Amino acid sequence: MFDDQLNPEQRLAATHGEGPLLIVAGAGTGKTTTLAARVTTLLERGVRPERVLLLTFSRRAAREMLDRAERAGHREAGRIWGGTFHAVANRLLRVHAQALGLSPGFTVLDQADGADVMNLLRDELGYAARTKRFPRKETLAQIHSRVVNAGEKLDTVVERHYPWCTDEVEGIREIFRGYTARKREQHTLDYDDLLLFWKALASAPATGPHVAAMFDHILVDEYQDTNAVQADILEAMRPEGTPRNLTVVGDDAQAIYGFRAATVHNILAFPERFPGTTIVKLERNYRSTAPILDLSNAVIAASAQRHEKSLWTERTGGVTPTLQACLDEAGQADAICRSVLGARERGTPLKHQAVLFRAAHHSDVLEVELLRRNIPFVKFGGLKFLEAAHVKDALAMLRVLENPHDEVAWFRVLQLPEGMGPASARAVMERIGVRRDDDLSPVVNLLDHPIEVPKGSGEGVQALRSALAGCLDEEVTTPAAQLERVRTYLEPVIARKYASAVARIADLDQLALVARGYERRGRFLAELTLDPPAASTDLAGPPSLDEDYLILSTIHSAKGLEWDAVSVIHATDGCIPSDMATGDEDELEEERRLLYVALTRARDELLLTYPQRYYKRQKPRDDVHMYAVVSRFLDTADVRAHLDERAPAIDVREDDVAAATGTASVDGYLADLFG
DNA sequence: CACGCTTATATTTTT
DNA sequence: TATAAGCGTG
Repeated sequence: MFDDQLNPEQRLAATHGEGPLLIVAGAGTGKTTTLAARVTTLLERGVRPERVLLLTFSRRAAREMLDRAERAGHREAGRIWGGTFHAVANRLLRVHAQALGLSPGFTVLDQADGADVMNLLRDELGYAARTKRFPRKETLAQIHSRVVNAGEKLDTVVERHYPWCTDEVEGIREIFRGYTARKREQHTLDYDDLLLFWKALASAPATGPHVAAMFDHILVDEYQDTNAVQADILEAMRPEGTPRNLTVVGDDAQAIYGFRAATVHNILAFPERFPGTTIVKLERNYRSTAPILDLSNAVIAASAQRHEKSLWTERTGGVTPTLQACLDEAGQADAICRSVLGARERGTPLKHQAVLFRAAHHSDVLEVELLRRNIPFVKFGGLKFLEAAHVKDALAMLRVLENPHDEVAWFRVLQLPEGMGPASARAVMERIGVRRDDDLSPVVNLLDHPIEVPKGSGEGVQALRSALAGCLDEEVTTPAAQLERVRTYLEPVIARKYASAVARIADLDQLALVARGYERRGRFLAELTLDPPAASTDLAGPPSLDEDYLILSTIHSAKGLEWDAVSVIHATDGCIPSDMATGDEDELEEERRLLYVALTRARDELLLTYPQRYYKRQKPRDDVHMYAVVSRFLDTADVRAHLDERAPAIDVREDDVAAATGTASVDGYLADLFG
């Protein structure tokens, strides 16, 4: 089917028969096409779709590949098991929960929830009240995740990655022990548990062979960003002595998830771990023009220890990438706007252009400028929506109904009524038996029995009760209907507790919109946690076809994507590499690969910008500023040879003043009126 | 014990 | 830019 569209290496990979296969696929070498073609080939050979497992980094990626297979004439491709390791673990564990001693109705904690559980423990164990500073809950969650995913001892991890916490390691240990116990009591699993229990399921003599036999073929995308536990899972799913039909695709030059304990070792050592591996290298780049590829190659050339490969392209010609120095962030925003609008004039729609940056907040100034100029955009990365307090409030209401032993959810819910604080919430939790292991009784206890609450909070607690009771109504079964009920309850609560209530309540409506796609509450909650909306548009539904918008994205979220024109902003030392990541050589190398990933997203045009001066924005009108220098990864002769360097524009601010007071602002005002 | 106020503090990347 | 911790009041 795909044969005429594939080059010889791609065809080799797509049509490979049995046994382990490693595809080393450089940036832009048609990795997705090849993997989709391989899926298609398998189906054509009669492999049943429900016996194929396709593990990707995001659900978006899985969907894209399965769509391609469907378009190639395989409508049954939708029956393939596709998704992230975590999402697949969730599905498998629901089925096999009992064999592992888990409750099949377990709920999933995201990292923030896990941090909240640790915070409860930190309070209870008395670490919060001490005078000496103790790691914050977010730090605790990070340390925990690193320990689990890397499979390293707590002491080693703290010593190597969190040296400032070494004095507190005993306290951390105590909290971690309590954390594990608490998760079991509550019937909750965190992200790390999902992987660990999958590994346990696949390794246990009783269940392992059964689970491994579910699939004839396993395919894994972005293998360079998997961690030790994930590699163990794959080995357990393809045990020796069985046909080890396992395809992994990756590029060690694009490994950017070391902070999540991903290890390049997985891809480098794959052939040893799976003897008899066939290796296919994809080196022909179809994406970028030669000047862009030359620059990318020059940046990554300085990187040690990687699979030998050299990308080449037939797309000769094209424009040399530009390195634009700007006076300050405002100048940078201006340069980006001009560049974006210029490209659009030349025929590149906004949708085919992207602005990339290291950290989510790096686009703040640019976003304001884009709004001012009426340039529509969508931002990916930065997990804002689910982290907003009011969204958590609404979800916590559903969570206590789904899993009445979920302590963190109760703790949040019980502090919603006026007059209820942490201490009263704890008392009520004790009273209704959140930590007693009997089904549903905590909810029933709250609804049916009189509970002592502080003076003045009686009315609020009663409102909460009727909201929860309303959700148990036989008519109100879908998550959307329950959210509707929750919204009615939360409206006055949000108005009392938070500023900008209107916007926050609008968020709840968006949440309800997502919920409409789900019949069952448990599934809604789990999928929301495992595959959170990546951008605001994910919530608003697909934008209409004629709608055009610029893409803003963190480099991490841009993985695997491509655009005609790409701008990378804040290309300074301090941003790329991040100041936080210059500690050791490995971290620094990861930052270099991050820049490489950003550069290789571009097809035709590439613009790098950096502000020479930026203001430390501690206070709004602070005049304290610092001078920045260009990223060290760009500051070598080898790299500069591939860049067209531009000095800052003389002064953009006169222009800005004219724009703000002249036709632009009037026209913008009118455009706003016309909607 | 809750709540409102002030002040410190840290702010990478994401399943 | 928040959000978390610290402190005084009711």
